[in-house]
Amino acid sequence: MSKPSLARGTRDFGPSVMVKRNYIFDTIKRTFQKFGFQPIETPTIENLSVLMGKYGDEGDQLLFKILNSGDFSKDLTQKDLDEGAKKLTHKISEKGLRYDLTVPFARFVVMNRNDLVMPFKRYQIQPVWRADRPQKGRYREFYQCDADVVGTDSLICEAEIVLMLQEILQNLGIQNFTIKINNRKILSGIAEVIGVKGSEVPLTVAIDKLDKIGKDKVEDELRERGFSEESIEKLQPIFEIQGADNQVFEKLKAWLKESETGLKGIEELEKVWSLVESFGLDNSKIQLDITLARGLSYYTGAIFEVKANGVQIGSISGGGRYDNLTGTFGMPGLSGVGISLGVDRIFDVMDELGLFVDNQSVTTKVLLTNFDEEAEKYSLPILKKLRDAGINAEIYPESGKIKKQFDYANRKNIPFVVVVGSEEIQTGKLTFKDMALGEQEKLNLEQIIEKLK
RNA sequence: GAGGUUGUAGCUCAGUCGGUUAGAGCAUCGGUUUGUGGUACCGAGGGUCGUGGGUUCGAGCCCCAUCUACCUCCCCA
Repeated sequence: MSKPSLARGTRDFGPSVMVKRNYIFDTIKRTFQKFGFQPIETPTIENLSVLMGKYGDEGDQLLFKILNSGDFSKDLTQKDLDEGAKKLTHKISEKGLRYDLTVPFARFVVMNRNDLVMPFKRYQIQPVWRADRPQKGRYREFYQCDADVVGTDSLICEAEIVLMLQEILQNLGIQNFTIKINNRKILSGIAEVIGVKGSEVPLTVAIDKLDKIGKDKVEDELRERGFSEESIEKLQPIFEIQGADNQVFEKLKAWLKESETGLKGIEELEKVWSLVESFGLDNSKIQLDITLARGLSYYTGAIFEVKANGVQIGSISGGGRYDNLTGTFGMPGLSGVGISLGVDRIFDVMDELGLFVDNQSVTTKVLLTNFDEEAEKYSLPILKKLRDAGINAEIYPESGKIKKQFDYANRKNIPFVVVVGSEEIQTGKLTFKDMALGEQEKLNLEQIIEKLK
């Protein structure tokens, strides 16, 4: 017999953790629904043809692939083996675990296009898997909560995403966070203006690290990636543009005036800002961050990222607009925008900040004691009546010492105990005990129900 | 995928220079005359020292491999 163990990067969740996790799920779900999003689910397993090539080379590497059933090696030749793992993979694996919820959603939209009410707003809460190296706040199995709108390029959607994020995080008690926003078109515009059109990816990867490694190292990295001194010189404004958001917009316009794309990006963001304002959102946490890049290759417009401040954990939410995600599935020209919240990281943030306040682990409200067969028989109808009254109640399932039963109530944070013994059976007055106060009184069932409601 | 740190009871950790039977606190279970708990006292159980090799008369301690968690890079929620 071998010792049991968990697969790397995966976790069990006990009852006390699940209560907290469900609280997060419920809070998110409530807000999604309030904004008109409808739930869907997609399979855990997708064909690799759906998954591959959507997340860049890195992403393909991080996909969990499922070995074909049966004798997966029966048609392999020596040549296949010699060609290396990458080509071999296609011959022995045709399915994989979902890596995020956006790509399966795109597939779903294409396959159900005739039945969907456009613009289609869906939310989806399911686990995803990545063969990443685990670290703090980074797991191989984790839940994403996605809300996306497809079939419209209205910037109201972007603004509503901001509203939803604010509502969710504030409802969870996370006060100190920043919603960073940028626009891929601005990044393209910058690439255009500094004369490296087409090299947006290495450019954005480098400047994304600005706050982490600093200006000089970003420049070094650009040199390494073959950017000319002239381009780097032209890039200087990115390090200097600062100030309030509206000032940044003006400076950006001046810098990117030669780039139609860049100007379009600025215009879009300005619109988002003004819409958020129109919604009357006070205490807005949005912040323009022109160094925000994000890796996923499919974003084309706005890019979002939410960072919880004061906690050493990666972003708790990310998203953006994609104009052509369904294009690879043969349905071009469908614009969408969405956001993804990471429950596991939100949990870690809340845990670290001590935001799980009053213990929500109270699930049972009252426990009936169990001394002997007679008392047990007498108690069962009482238990039923308590439950019928909508009160979470349980009976200690076997007769035992009262000490043990009180202890059980304490351990489960059950606040009240009804003691049922021979005396109570005779008089019909039950002993109702408040475990926190240590006080007890004799009441009939109706009075107890009244107290517990 | 590259580099590094780590692992001793359910939990937090001691464990000397390589030397006899590996310890403590908390937790668990039992008891303090069985219908009043969360306190106190007494007692008990619990370990292949992450795993597998190696060096040695002798390894928790030294060496190699491997797994896990964590850190840096990469990337990301």
